[in-house]
Amino acid sequence: MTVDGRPTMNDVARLAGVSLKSVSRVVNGERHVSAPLAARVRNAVDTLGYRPDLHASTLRRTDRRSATIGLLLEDVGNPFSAALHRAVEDVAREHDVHVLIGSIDGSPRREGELARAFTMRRADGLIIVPAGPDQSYLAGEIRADTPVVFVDRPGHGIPADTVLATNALGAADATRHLIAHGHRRIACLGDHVRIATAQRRRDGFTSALRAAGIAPEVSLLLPGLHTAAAAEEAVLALFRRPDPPTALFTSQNMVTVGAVRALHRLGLHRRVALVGFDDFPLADLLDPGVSVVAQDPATMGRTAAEALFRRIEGEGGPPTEFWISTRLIARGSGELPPPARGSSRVG
Amino acid sequence: MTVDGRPTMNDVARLAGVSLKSVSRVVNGERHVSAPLAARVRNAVDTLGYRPDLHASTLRRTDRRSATIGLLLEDVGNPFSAALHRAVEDVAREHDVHVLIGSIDGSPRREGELARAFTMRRADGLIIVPAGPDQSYLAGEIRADTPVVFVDRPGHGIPADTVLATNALGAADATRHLIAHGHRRIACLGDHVRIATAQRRRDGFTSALRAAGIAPEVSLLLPGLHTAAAAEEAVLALFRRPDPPTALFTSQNMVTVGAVRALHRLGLHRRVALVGFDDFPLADLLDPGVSVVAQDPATMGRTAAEALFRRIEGEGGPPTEFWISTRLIARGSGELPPPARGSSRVG
DNA sequence: AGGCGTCCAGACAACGTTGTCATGGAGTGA
DNA sequence: TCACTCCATGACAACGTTGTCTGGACGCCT
Repeated sequence: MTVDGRPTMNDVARLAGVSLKSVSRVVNGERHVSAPLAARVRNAVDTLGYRPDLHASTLRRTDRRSATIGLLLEDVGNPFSAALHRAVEDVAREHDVHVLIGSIDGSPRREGELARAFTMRRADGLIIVPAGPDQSYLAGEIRADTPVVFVDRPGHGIPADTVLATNALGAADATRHLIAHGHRRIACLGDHVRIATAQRRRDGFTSALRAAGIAPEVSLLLPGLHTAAAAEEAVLALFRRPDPPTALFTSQNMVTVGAVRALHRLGLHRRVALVGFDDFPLADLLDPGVSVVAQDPATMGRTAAEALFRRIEGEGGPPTEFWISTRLIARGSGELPPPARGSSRVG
Repeated sequence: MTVDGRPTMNDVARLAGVSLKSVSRVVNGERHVSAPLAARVRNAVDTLGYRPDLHASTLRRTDRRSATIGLLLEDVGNPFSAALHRAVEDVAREHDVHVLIGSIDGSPRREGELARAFTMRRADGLIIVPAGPDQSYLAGEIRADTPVVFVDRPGHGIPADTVLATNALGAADATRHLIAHGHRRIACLGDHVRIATAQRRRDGFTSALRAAGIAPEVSLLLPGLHTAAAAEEAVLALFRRPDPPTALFTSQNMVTVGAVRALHRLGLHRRVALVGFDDFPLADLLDPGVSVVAQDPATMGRTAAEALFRRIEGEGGPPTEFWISTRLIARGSGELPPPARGSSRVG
């Protein structure tokens, strides 16, 4: 009958004229409750609009499960993160678990704050796209039996399951594809190399060049591009040079979009070949269609979440690495030939 | 010294040789603590790796705040939801609050389950993109002082702040734009009309037609399209008819993409005019650029979150409606003229 | 009838934390 | 010196729930 605040189990018990514990039994569907008592309790629950307090329950229960996990993404607004998020949510739903989310935005400090905040909320586990160089701050969580899974990038300083795309292989595929179409001067535009994925993709690029007997030119390696705008600017500058490349490999989503935009502005979109790392919506509708090495964020998210739940359910054993393969999708931009120069291909 | 589980305040107190309450005081930065005692406590906190349990704290504190809000979106994977999410997160961060998220996927049942789950986790407030026809199941939360804000679509059955785009006005703008470019046979492709936004946009469309003296033709109103694939199929069928329209108004993101894809397949993308509701990435890079009535999901999310936090902080007063205006962006597809027929426009 | 097991229900403590109150000592002013 | 205030610290209860224990009623077997 109190007006303020939420009704508690005690209120329900009082209204139903039973003990606190009996309400608990009914609410949790325990056995050994008579039908009439259960009915009285359910009635009281309905009339009061009682909602159990999951936190109080978690505090008291021996399993200590909060039925909540934490997901630390790069930026919930970008399509890769959103696809990961969606896959994790789907797996979580199968386990009746809900998800706390935050964007790291490339800041190690923010990463730590989010991990701490979710830990204080007693998340049953964490899935992290690590930004910082060191995740040893999580050692306490591991010790306290809160499992951690890294996804998209490797974590450092603690042992944990990790889900990675085959970044180097995928980048090498893209590069070989361009080489197979006759290109020898290929630029590699990528994110900051302190980001592990960017580094691995660049490694794949240069090793594919070397394998084809082409020496990578430093002036064609353009790192440090994080936004579409920066990439667009970099491509415009690239083609102001005296000896520009005939093909581009863009090692990240936003960079690909910026490069496409620049090529359109320059009117070179049908003359300069392009393969991007990571697929994006509408890539097939552009002119020409943008060839990409597609990652599979949905599989990555699902794999990470499934690994996390196995750990939560007590699976032991050493940390596992899961490699999710990439797939080259030819749509036109990657199959453009280099402009015919003095030399011919005739044997 | 216990190995299993997390260290508690009691463990810290024992190690520091002080009382439980003193640890609480230090951890919460209360005054009236001597420097040496504080130092001893902080030392013990660090060596044990102690993390406060926010749930136990919330349970005991008089303010009862969990520093967590719930966000119920249509689908965290789609760009509109992701942009909303991002804006809400940014505002939440300013308040040191974290966010529980879930996708409703158009299911009223799922909406209720998520609301219940977040309520059981004692979220301080909920932001909801409602899917179901009735939200009166939230009455108990309102009574328990948990504020609710609806965004993108109106809620029903309870009084709550609501953030809406000017759907009818925006749709009318798009329609007038097509009429101004000479079109009289315009098709309207939209989502299920039981979705409030779809209904409002269709109303805007038909009222703009009538205002221009054009009677809306039922055969050109194509509702019930929820995915890009369905929209693509519908457009292909539309142009198999004997007397197809000269322009399309697509009232939703995915529908626009499906329509663009169909027009490309038919080779009609430079001959049939198109204005879409809601902007999407790369719309400017397509051929022709896709003219749209852009919503502003970031402003919608921010407005909703700010309203929610004002309510959480105790602001009273009747529910407010916030209208976020749309903006027509001409990029080419909406400015295509109808094909010249027998009739001429010469006065 | 006696003994035993099963079913139902409640009393009580405990989870990890904070609000309230009590206590003792130091400082202040007359 | 005494009364008073202020500060530092601790003891204890309470938040809403569940695990454990106890006890009574009932049925069944010998």
